Amino acid sequence: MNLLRREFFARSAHEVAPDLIGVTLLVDGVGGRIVEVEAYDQDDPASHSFRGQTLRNAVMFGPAGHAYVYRSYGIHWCLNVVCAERGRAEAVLIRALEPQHGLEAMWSRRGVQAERSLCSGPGKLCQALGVTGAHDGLPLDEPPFELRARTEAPTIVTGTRIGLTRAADRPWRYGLAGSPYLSRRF
DNA sequence: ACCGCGATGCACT
DNA sequence: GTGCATCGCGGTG
Repeated sequence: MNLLRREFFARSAHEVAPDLIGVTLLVDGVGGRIVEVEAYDQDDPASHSFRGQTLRNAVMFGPAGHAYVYRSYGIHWCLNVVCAERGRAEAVLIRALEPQHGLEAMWSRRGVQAERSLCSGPGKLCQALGVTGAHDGLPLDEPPFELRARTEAPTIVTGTRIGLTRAADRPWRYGLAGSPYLSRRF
């Protein structure tokens, strides 16, 4: 599956999510391989698209393969990949990655921390990679974004999603087995 | 280890 | 006014 093709993302978020584990995500050359994601679909009370289109979530309604960036708790930014299309607004939340490229930029943006905490959470990851609302709606196959296909098939673990109050029992969290860069252990 | 809380923007009731 | 797809800090076991 060619990551630069829109067809990769024009599938259900439940198919795309595990396929993103191990994929390298860069923003202006800063990033690493994705180790944790969550899927959200339109029949999902926890999804921003559940109640229909608004100004904030408009990007979720397509086209696929673009970044949906929203502000969380008034402070943090969170990065999603838009999936599906044809009115089915789905997305995959990028929750954690393994810092591999541009470590100096990450350190300066995040402040002095343990390396494992540079990108171990959706808000941390956006801060480390410099993702903000200015990236909302931008295609992921063009600069400043870059995606690189994985070279090995990862061992994937699943679990329930983090931090939800609604639909908290759905096992739509995916992670790279054994990675020390997860936001939480599975 | 876990628990509580404050910071802060914005969609929604 | 309330609740959140969060994080970091400070308290207690």
